[in-house]
Amino acid sequence: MYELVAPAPDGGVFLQRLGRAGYPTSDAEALDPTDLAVAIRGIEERDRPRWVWQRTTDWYPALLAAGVEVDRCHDLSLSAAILAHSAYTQDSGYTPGVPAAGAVDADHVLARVPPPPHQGTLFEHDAPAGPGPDVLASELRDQLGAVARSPQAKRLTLLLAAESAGSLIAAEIQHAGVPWDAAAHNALLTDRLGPRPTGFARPSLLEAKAGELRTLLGAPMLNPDSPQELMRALHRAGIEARSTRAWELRQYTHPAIAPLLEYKKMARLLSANGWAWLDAWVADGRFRPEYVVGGVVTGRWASRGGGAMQIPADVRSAARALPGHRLVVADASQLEPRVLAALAGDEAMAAASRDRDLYAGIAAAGFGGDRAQAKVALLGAIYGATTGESGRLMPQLTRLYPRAVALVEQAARDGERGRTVTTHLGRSTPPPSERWSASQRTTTAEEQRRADAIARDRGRFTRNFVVQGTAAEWAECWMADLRGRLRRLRAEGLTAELVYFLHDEVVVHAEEAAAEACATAVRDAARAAGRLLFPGAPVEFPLSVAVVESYDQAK
DNA sequence: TCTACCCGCGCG
DNA sequence: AAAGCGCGCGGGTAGA
Repeated sequence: MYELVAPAPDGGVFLQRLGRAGYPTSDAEALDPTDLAVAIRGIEERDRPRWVWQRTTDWYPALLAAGVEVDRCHDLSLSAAILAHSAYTQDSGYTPGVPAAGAVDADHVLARVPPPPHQGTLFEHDAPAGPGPDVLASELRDQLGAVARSPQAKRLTLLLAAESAGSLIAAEIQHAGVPWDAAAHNALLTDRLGPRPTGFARPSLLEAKAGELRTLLGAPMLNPDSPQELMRALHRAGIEARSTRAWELRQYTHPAIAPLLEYKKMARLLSANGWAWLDAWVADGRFRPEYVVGGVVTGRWASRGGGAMQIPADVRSAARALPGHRLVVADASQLEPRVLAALAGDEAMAAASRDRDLYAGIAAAGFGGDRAQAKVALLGAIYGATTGESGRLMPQLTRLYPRAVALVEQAARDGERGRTVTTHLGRSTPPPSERWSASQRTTTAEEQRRADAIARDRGRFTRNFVVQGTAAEWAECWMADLRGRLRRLRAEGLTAELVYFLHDEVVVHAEEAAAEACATAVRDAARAAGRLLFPGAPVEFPLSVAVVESYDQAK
C-alpha cells in the first residue's frame, strides 16, 4: 500500500492513499502543512505504508525535525533517474516524468515546476511547489509498470527500494550528524599550526614554516601557496620538478623538500579542515554534511559542503562519541573485488573470498604469497591499468580468474564501442558523451588516434562502472537492512543511530550498552545484503568492525 | 572585478 | 610510490 504526499494549491499538502498498482483508493485529502507531521505519524503507526513523494529531500528533513520517522518510501525522482537509463527497462516504453515533449532527464522533468523551498521551511510558510497528486500517481504507475514488464523485475524492485531507503537514511544521517568535539579539533589545529590567528594572517607555525622555506630556497619573497612562484623558486634552487605535486617533489633530494612537504600538509589542513571549516560545518557538537543520494553516475552517494567524504585520517580524531557512548565503525573489506567475484560467478575467486583477507587468498593461490602483487593486479583489472606493474601482472591474473577478468574486459569493450553497461541490480551508464560521438566521425589518422584514446577512456569508465556501481548497490542494501535493525534496537529504548556513511563504511553512534548489539547488527546486515544481491553465491563479504571512542581509532 | 578553469590533495 | 576508476573543495590564475 502506498500513501502519496504532494503539494496542494495555496501552500497546502495533499495526502492520498494508493493501491498496490498505484491507483487512488481514496480522494486526495487536503491538509494544512502545520498538521502534516501529526497526520503522517498517525498513518505511519496505523498502516506502515510506503510513502510516495517526488523527492525525499523535499519532505523528510522537516518531518525528522518534527520527530517523525517513516519506515519506507518510494522516491519518484531517484527512481525515474534509474529507470530512464536502465537497460532492464529499455523495452518497457517508460519515459520519465510527466508526459512532455522532448523529455529526457528524469529529475528535470519531474522538477520542472518551481523548485520546493529549502529544507526546514516546510512548516514555516509554504509547502513545496511541484506536480500534484494526479501527476505523481500517474508517474508511480508508469514506474511500477515498467518494473513489472522488465525481465529483471526482481532486481529492479530491489534497486528502487534500496535507493529510496538510501534517501531516507541520508536525511536521517544528516539529521543526526556526526558527534564532533570542536575543542579536540581546535587543539589539533593549535598543535599543528599554532593558535588561531586573527584576520587573514597565517597561523604562526605555518608562517614559520614558510620562512624556513624561503631561506632554504633563497627566495625571500616566496609565497608557497602560489604554484607558479614555487615552481620558479624550485628551479632556481636546482630542483627540476615539472609539477609541485607532493609525490613528485618527494623524488628530489634537497634540504628544502622536507619542509616544503610539511608546509603543504599544514596548509592543506588549514584550508580544508581549519577553523573556517569548524565555524561553517560544526554546530551544537555535530558535523552535519549534506549527502546527495545518486549523486555519482555509478550510484555512489556524493556530498555537498564540508567535504564530508574526504575527512582526513588525523582530523577524524575529533569525531568522538558522547560520554557513555561508542562509535561502532564498520567497513566492508575489499568490497569491490568481492563484488566482482560474485558478479562474474568466478568460483575460483569466490574461493579466495572465503579468506578474510581476499588479497592474501589470491596471493596464496597464484602470486607466490605476494599480497602486494595480488592487490595491484586486481585493482589494475578493475580500474583498467595497462602500464607498469599491474599491466605486467594481468596475464597471471587472467590465468587464475578467467571469468572475473572476462567480465571487466567485456565491460571495457562495450564502453569503447559506445554501448551502455549495467550493474547487477540495473543501473546503466548514461549514453556516450558528445565528445565520444564526435570522435567517431574521423577522417585523418591523427583524429583516429585521438578517437581511440577517447574510446579507451570510456572503456575504463564502463569497466569500473559495473564493479563500483554494484558495490554501491551492496552498500545501500547493507545500510537499508542495518537501518531496520537499529530501529528495532531503538524501539527497545536504546540509543543507536547511523551517523556517517562512506561508500563501504558506516559509523553508528550508540550508548555503551548497545555497542555490541550494533556490532552484531552491522555484521548480520552485511550477510543479508550479500544474500539479497547474490542469492546462493558462495562469495563472502566480511567486515572489519571496531568499537571505539573516536573515529580515528578504527583500523 | 568576476567567473571559469586548472591544480593539487583529501577520501573510497 | 603511483597507476587505473569515482568524487568535492579551496586556492591560484587566465581571460573576459
